[in-house]
Amino acid sequence: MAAGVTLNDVAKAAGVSIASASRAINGLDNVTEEIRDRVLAAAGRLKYVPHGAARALAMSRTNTIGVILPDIYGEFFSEIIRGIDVGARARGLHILVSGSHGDLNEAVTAVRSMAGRVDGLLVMAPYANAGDLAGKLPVNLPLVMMGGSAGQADLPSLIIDNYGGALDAVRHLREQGCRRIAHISGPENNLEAQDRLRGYLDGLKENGGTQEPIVLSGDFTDNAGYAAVRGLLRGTMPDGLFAANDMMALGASLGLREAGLSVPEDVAVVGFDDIPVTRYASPPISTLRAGVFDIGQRSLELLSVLIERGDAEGGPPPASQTVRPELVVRASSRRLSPSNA
Amino acid sequence: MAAGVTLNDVAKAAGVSIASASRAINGLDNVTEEIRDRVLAAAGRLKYVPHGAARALAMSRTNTIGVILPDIYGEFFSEIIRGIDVGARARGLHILVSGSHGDLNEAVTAVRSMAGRVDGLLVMAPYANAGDLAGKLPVNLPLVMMGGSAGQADLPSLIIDNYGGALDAVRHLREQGCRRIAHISGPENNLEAQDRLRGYLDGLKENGGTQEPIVLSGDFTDNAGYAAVRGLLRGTMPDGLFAANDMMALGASLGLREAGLSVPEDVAVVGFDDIPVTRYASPPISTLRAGVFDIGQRSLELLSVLIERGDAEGGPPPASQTVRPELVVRASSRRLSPSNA
DNA sequence: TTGTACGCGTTATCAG
DNA sequence: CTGATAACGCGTACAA
Repeated sequence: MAAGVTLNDVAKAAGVSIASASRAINGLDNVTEEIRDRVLAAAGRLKYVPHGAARALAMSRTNTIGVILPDIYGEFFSEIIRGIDVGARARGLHILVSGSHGDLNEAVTAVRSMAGRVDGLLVMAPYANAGDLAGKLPVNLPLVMMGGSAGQADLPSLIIDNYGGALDAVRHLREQGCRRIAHISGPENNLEAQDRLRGYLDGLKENGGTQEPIVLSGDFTDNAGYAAVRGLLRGTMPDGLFAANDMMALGASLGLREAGLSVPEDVAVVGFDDIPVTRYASPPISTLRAGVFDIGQRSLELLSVLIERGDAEGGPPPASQTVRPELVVRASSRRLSPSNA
Repeated sequence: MAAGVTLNDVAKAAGVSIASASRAINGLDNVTEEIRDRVLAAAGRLKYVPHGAARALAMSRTNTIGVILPDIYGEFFSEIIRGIDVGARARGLHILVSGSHGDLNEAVTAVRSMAGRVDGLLVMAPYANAGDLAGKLPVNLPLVMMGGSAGQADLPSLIIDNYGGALDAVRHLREQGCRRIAHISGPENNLEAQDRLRGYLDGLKENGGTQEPIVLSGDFTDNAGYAAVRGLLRGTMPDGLFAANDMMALGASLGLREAGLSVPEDVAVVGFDDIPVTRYASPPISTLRAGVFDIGQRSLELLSVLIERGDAEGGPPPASQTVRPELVVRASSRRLSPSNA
């Protein structure tokens, strides 16, 4: 398959050895002008394109980094990829992406299929049993975990302070006068979602708070947020809502409006992640900016350092970094008048 | 770099030949149970992971397809990737993506860097000089163009009828009573944008229409849409607006509302592409559903057929398919009362 | 400067 | 069923 015409063909066509052809093509300086021209001409004529796999095998270098995410599309992951992309471009690296679709086994499969085809790995695997992954990793392959829950495995990672962010969300809602704050949670086996839930629960207890927790289970999709709100309609409505991510906040906000309730007057809403859409929603959604873009970019930087110093998993300190999400207050939770709870 | 432990190490550790080790690992049936077990045990113990590049080189098969898009993030491309992803998953294929950032040269670079590392290519390159690309392609590498303008190169492709879609947009606006319809165009050198512009212009002339065209130049970003509307505020406002894509329609809608104009009563707005956000905007944006997801999925199917039959660019009919976008009417252009132009 | 020959890690062919 | 061994396409010491 691949490119039928090889370096050998070019060399032959140019009447030189394969070694000279290689040198000419790679722009080394120890080649006569004449030969270089002949080779380049032949290459152009034959439409020669170097065979990536062969080159990688010979050089133990692919100039490609592998990225494994739960999904490779959607607002959230798209932003991460963007962060990775700009970093990679600057370093002349290519990207091999793969989605694990929420399944650890698929993540493992993806990792294995990337061995020998990438110089390093960026993986996001917020699964409860993500620790197992470390054991099945190819040795000697630089790797950075993205957004892993604090200190799970001792791999270099970029940690998001989900717990702290959730705490901030609850505090903010209280400051806006909310007395009954509900939470729409993420998937049960998702570590980040778990931390956000913990933050919500602890936030309620702060300053002697006594509100009974109201947890509606969701799965990070807009539909889940919508459904959660619909379910709420039969009972007493909360006056504050903290969703574990923006998509659910969006769906919830839509559901509230359809039910004739106003946001934020009747119910103040806060999401998590700060994906781009939040700006366009009406009202625009308050959220916690985890700096999705930055996470991607910084992970890549971390990884390329590891690659450059020929490091693998061993090495000195895991060099993890923690990111504390920043509260972004928008119309969905900004109340001009005191609460009417 | 890569995975330090090779098949050779495993074979040695298991006390068998490298050939048997290979067979055992690949699950061929001509191996004794005992040997298989020994090999698998050794492999597990040593954390052996096959070297992708080497395997690719030996088998001329990568089980990976390359995808080249103008960008690899954002609502629009994200949807395409999703379409590709589901198709790829079903076939056990991996995805190597690369962004050309609107530059043909980068696209060429990306293509070359993928040779020998993928079994086929899916490329979207809506540039005026995209024809040049065909000349610089590696021979013998199956390729499908996505969304190319009708019949540019004679490569197998999935063509979107941008012209027809634009025509529908204008017709629709007229039916809603619009008499002065403006157009926010896409990047000048973008073929798809050009076709949409043509559709707009011709649409105005249909049925003896005499309206003078009002074209505001944009670049497919929300900011451009916003800016275009701001610029319009000094003069006579149109009562209909057809943006070359949804992001610009979104920005424009935002700008109109900020200026105190109502959508669709004062100005009816129609976008193009039907990206997911359009549903969450207020009002939800009318648009032309190009079936972005489908394009991705169908391209992949087309490509995998080409790959399977060992085809390259030659072969029988280019097997191109054309997709006619479907008008999706939402609140942004639905007028209950006649126009007040 | 140029050419020869070996190695990268796997698969596949062909004797045994 | 098993084990040498020749590809795969390319980079690169090494020798000329």
